[in-house]
Amino acid sequence: MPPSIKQVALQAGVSTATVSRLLNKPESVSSDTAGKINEAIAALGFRPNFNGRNLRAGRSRTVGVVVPTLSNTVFAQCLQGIELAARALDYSVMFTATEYRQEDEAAAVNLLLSHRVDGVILTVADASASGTLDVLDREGIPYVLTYNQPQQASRLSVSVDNRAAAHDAVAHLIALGHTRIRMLAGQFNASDRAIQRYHGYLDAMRAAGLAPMAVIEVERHTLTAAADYQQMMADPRQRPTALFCSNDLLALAAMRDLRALGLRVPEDISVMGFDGIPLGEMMSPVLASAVQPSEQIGEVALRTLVAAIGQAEGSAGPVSQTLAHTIRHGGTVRVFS
Amino acid sequence: MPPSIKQVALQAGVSTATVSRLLNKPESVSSDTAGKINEAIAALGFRPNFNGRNLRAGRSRTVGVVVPTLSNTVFAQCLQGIELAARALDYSVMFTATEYRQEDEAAAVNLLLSHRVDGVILTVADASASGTLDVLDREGIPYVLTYNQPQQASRLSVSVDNRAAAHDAVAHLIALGHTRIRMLAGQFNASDRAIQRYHGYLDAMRAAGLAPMAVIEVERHTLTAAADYQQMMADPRQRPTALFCSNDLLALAAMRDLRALGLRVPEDISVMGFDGIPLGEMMSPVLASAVQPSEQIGEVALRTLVAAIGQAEGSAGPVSQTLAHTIRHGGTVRVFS
DNA sequence: TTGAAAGCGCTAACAG
DNA sequence: CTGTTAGCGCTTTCAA
Repeated sequence: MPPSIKQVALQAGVSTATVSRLLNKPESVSSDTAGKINEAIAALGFRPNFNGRNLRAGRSRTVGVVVPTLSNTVFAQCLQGIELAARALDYSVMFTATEYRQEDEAAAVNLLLSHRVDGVILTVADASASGTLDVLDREGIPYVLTYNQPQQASRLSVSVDNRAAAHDAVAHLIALGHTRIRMLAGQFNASDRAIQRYHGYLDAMRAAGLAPMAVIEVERHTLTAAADYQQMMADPRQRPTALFCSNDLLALAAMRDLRALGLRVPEDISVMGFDGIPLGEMMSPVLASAVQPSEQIGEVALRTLVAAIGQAEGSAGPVSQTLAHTIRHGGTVRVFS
Repeated sequence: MPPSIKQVALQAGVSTATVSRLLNKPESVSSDTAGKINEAIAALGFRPNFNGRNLRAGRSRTVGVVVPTLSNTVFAQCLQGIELAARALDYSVMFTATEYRQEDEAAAVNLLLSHRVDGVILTVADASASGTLDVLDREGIPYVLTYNQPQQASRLSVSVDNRAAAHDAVAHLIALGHTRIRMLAGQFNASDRAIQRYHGYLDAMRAAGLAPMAVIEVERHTLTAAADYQQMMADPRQRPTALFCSNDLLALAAMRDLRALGLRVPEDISVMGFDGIPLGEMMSPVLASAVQPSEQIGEVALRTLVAAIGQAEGSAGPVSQTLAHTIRHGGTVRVFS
């Protein structure tokens, strides 16, 4: 067992209360007792036990983070942003992944709540129908959604405008002369974002007077729909000129599969993604994408959460924060002049 | 404040000790008292407070993780593996990044120790000269290094054999007919792995009777050495046929810069990386690389750590675990027949 | 400026 | 099978 405040007090010849004061309000301790205590602390290698402190204080200066997976760079970057901002504000981060399983969302949050985190940052499958969020609401634990754009105006969230960003991406394809644009999406029931992006796709197609095509939903664990691609490309008149994918990983997987079928990107078919993962910009050709600022999303989410923790029940500041997206042009999209 | 074991006891008409027993050894409680207690728990929405439990028990079932950054997929995957394995063993994960700053390593570990984590998994700049590890040793906190291969035989670690893997990568280039192979590395003082991989490069060159070329050390934050590339390629007789990069991110950045200079990969110059990030396999051409099993490294590290926690001071099992690497062949490397 | 004392939530003896 | 009690490390009144 590491030394406690008690041993420090003993060693320094003061009471535990005084040691505690030095730790928390140094100016309230005379400089010579401070000296003695600091000596004792150094000699013993004392380090305050946050468990004791938290128990007493009823707060932990720790936030919980729940993301679907770290295999998708987007969430890794977001977590990176969270951790960075947390450290700057002297908060610690407890981290969990759900692998897109909704039951794991609940379990993760329960665990975090048992640790008595002061708040939670999470990305859920469906923000509008999430028992997990209801639990958080009921318990009055502050939380901030990332990537999700909840219907309920009461829920704090940080994201891009998924629908608008998808619209802009598809509009970009249309502006470049594409008319037969098909969307490839992750499973709708695992991602409300995918649905919103699909609406953005529909918006853009309709606004241009183009006929939307049937969406292809890709299984999460395989990340492939090779059979669909084959069928899709078989009939020249059915063949889309461009594929708009609901995320970059999907876009990359699709490109790989299409190439395996002997097709060239963008000569035979164009591909556009969503997320704007950094690696997309290092590839050749560059992956066109609707870029969201993931690290910043994490950073803003953390700051919003800490603000919410500070105010307890009181509300202040914007509830649903929409960060700007950009459209990354890239060689994966062919230009019809 | 959420309900405590006390309110549950009151509501159920039993003592707090009995509630605690139900929580920890359910079979030691009669089934009808169990019923009453469970009712009370459900009614109150009780959730045990781990701070109280940890304080009492002197352990937290929480491990700390310190990685350089999540911007490199390798560490994100590793963390993913850690979290997954931790969850399976009912451990929680507290996470920190250092951005490759050594002073942040120490700060991160101090914070984790204040939280009284039961052990730490970390990747440090230099495992052989790390004050941070000395602290851990002194305090007797179990820890496991990932990616680092420490000199000290006493330190638990999980990694590939960096030197051998680099050797194999370079030997692969040589087997394909390359003779003028140059190495590109991250800064040696920020990564002992980079040094080990450099030795592997030297091993392979010497074994083949080839003259090693001067290494190019790339700045971490820019990830580029465009000026060096220009100079390097200027003189046809100085020009390497292949670049071996100490990690995949570097390889990708180099390819981007080389292309910007009007050079083609692999026609004008071949590129091979290290890490085997998943995206390398989705690109076209596929990025050749020495592949390390990052997620597995995390998983094994966590299990090793938990075993070490279990045994306290006693030792058992292998100390330095070397996982198998593989060589991924890829189109970024030209074949001289 | 300092100390004594109480209590945050929980568990582990020890009795019964 | 269950209750009583003490104490983990810390902070915070309240007095001095």
